[in-house]
Amino acid sequence: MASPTEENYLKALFNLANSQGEITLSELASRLEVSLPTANSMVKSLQKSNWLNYEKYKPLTLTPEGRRLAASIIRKHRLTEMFLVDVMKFGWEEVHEVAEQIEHIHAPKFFDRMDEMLGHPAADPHGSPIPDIEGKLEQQSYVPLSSVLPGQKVQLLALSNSSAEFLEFLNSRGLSLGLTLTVISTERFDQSMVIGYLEHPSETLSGKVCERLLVCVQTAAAKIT
Amino acid sequence: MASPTEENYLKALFNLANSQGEITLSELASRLEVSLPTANSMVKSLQKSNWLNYEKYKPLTLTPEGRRLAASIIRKHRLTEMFLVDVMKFGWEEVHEVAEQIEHIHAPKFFDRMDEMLGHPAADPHGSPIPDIEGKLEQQSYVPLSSVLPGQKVQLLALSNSSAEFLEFLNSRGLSLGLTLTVISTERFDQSMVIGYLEHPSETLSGKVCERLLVCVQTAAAKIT
DNA sequence: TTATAAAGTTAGAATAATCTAACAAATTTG
DNA sequence: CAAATTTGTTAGATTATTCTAACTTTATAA
Ligand SMILES: [Mn+2]
Ligand SMILES: [Mn+2]
Ligand SMILES: [Mn+2]
Ligand SMILES: [Mn+2]
Repeated sequence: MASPTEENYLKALFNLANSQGEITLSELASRLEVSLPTANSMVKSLQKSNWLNYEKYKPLTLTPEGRRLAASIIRKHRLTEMFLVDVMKFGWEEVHEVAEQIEHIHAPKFFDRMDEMLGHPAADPHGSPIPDIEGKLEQQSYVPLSSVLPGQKVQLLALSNSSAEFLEFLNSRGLSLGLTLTVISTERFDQSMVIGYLEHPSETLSGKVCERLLVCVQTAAAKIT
Repeated sequence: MASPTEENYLKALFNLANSQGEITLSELASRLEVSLPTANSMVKSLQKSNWLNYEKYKPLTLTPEGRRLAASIIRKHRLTEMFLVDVMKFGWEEVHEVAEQIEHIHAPKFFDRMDEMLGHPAADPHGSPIPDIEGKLEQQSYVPLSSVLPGQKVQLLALSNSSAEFLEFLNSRGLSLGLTLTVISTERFDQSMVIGYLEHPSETLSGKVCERLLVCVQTAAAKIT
């Protein structure tokens, strides 16, 4: 039985593996905001539980059991966020912190019921995929809006950053997942883009923002409903 | 900031104070299923946080802050149980264990939203009163069914024991809160009673069961709807 | 290829929550 | 009341999670 602390380490390891590939101790430590010795000793104890492969000075890798456990925590996190937004009517910018706690609740039926009530959603409110019960995570093939050429129509489907500040910024511009965006023009100087959608015929978005908006170019993509 | 462990101690102290009056260390220890030295050392640490008055060999009393904090945890527990039953459609016999965990979530808005969605319920699914945000707990004036005389009509409003086994027994007899029960007869020998309600014109309930069913004699009592 | 820097490890300590064994105080009982 | 029992306390140990300080290994760079 993993403690909440161990579960947070496993989640961090899983996410780092999925983005960086190689996991170093210092990445893990800085991700979790703990000292290197703290991460080092936890890494040894995760190894003892057979969730992690560890050899002195070598990169870290999760075992299959570690990966499965991590995915199950991430599943609980994302189902919770979806439940908070869809059922309890929270804003997408206020659910992460609560989910960070609720993901550690041990009650499979509780999360299965959320899943049912939500109709087995494929993604959380920020577009991140929800692992299935087996722990398998659908690989998304979205591209950042910043890579889209003028004239193209795309669908906004996910975010590569979901900080509350960024989400509040998107709220202020009426941007939400599922929207169809038309790229009107791109500014070579600062990578800003002019985008049209709904009642916003020409909204200027900075390069920073466009990098974080993940879109699908094919118009017939799976719709968020 | 209280840890989940501390919160469980405070809850136990609050509940013991409300039923026994005087709280002894051994009651606390046995309620929480920890050893006496464990309870003793936690009691000292709760005192250090100003939640408990403690003097060697004297009975334990919560401070006003301790009482307030305990009530807020109990509020979260009972709101959660109500939410699980009313919104998520769990049976009243399967919610306690989950609530025991969720009560430790720090997210006032999460529980406020539950409260709203439920329409500010006064009691949990087992009829126990939900403390208000101030930490005040409505005193109930129910009597056990075992004290009701034959011929009387009463309304079943709460339970003095809510173990899953007892709740499953009640399910098996079609008994639920809000029902109007008619006491048909009482058996002096073993305190069993014959009760009528709904499609059950004469159901025999043991003395043990009747002691645990809390009822209101006045017919015009607040209804559970 | 040595010197510096970065990354990782070990040692030692602190706090929280728990235990058993031993002892002390308070209460009950004959 | 004195003996026996129950209740409460202390001492000392264990495990989990964290830290700082000191040291070692690996990587980078002149
Ligand atoms: Mn999140
Ligand atoms: Mn977490
Ligand atoms: Mn309960
Ligand atoms: Mn609890």
